[in-house]
Amino acid sequence: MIDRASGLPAYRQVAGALREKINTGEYNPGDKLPSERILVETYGVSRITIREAVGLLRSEGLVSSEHGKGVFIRPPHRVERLSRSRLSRAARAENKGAFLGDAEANKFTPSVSVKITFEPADTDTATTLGIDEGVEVTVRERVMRANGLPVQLATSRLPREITRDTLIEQVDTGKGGSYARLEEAGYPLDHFVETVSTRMPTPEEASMLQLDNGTPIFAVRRIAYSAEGRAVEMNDMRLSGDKYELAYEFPAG
Amino acid sequence: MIDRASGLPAYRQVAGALREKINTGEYNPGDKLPSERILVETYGVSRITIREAVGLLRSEGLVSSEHGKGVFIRPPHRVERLSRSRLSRAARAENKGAFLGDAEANKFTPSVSVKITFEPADTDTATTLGIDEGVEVTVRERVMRANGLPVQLATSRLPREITRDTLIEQVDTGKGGSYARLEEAGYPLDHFVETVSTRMPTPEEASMLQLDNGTPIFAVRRIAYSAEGRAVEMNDMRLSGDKYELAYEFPAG
DNA sequence: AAGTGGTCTAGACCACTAC
DNA sequence: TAGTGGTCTAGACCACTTT
Repeated sequence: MIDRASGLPAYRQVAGALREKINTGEYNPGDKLPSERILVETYGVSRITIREAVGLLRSEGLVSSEHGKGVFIRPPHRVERLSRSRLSRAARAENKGAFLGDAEANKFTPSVSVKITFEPADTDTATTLGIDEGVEVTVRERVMRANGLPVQLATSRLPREITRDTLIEQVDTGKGGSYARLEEAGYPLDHFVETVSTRMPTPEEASMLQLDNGTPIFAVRRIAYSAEGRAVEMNDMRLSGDKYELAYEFPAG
Repeated sequence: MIDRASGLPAYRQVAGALREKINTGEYNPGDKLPSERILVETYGVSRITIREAVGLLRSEGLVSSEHGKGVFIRPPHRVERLSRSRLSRAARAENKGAFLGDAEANKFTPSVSVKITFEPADTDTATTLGIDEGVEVTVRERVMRANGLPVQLATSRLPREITRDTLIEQVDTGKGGSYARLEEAGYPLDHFVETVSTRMPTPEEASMLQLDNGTPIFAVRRIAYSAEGRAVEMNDMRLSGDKYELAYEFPAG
């Protein structure tokens, strides 16, 4: 099976052969690959070479290994589509926040843990919120779970000046969530800006979101602007890349 | 340096030590890591173990190897921000298409190669464009380069019925690009919907976009809707994840 | 107990880059 | 020529899962 004279390294040839069998459907999602010892005999290469081939497929997100059980073909993405129109005032009024709205739209059981702290603004925060460095900021760190599985990390930062004496400083922000409280506090919202980037997770992110190898994450920063044009909240979100798809609609005019 | 009794594998301890030195600034972007042979002596482990540690950092996108030269700390993302308001009619009128608009905004020298074919619609295309399977579709495949470097792959599909006798079937679509031609042909655009997902690239995508290890890609599908609500174009884009950031603005109301 | 993937060793040769 | 990363081997022991 392996052409030693082709110039292509053996492990890439093995990876290519396995990839082919996955793509053509000879192996299907959930199937187990032959064990490493068997692949050694099949392709006539050493075990390390087989492991390198499998490692390549893993880093492509095609397979994932389970210690003591085997290597399995990963199922296609299970995707929750996050449509940004759900942030409309009307949609917000109906529930306790964006994540719970997603839960209703996508039919999963949501749970959220929240940690609230107060910190001086670092450079990035100060620049983004248009305040001075060191000014006190309310920080809401949340872990969102769908059916018990962590799928999203989010950290919101707001100038404390505008959250004092509101439910935003409490774990439960009440019906409509933080955005509703902001509007009541005299900061009617005008628009949001989201910037989306993607990268591989840090080891901490990978463990918190229970990500397989070869799974990138979305890093989304949402900034909420009040009617006066002030940035009143920044929300840094980390989404598991294999569970989410983001949808945006915008006019042509 | 390595604690054999900690239970944590040696290669993870080495990776952790190197990651620490990168994060604390002991190694800076562009710096070369000590050679593998030197790390072998430093940490008292075999070369394979060192290579496993470096491989982990590579898969995290922290470093990249150059054969014969060394392993280098990757510079932070060089980011082009793609703001979707650039698709407004006014912005489009000024240039030949979205990519050339980006070029102007981000000051790089753009080049585009285009391949045009006509194909029967597959299931996905038919569903998305609301036509029957097998109906002829105009396919524009493009490779966009910034300063000679491929940064984006894009494939547009439109029902041929509406592109016949327009510049959309030509390599050069003229001032304002395909969208301007669509509007002239009697399909004024109303809005776009973009869905964004992220994943690791296939080997082909990685080689076309010249991606380092540990670099995910954006897969963006943009659908253009005419004033009558018809999907007139679908555009599947592949963007290098370490070069792009996507920005979307939407109202709170 | 048997099978699986995970870790690790010592050593070899190759391909690429620099001087 | 010397140094670098890339590939590969044969073999060992460990940790986890299943039977």
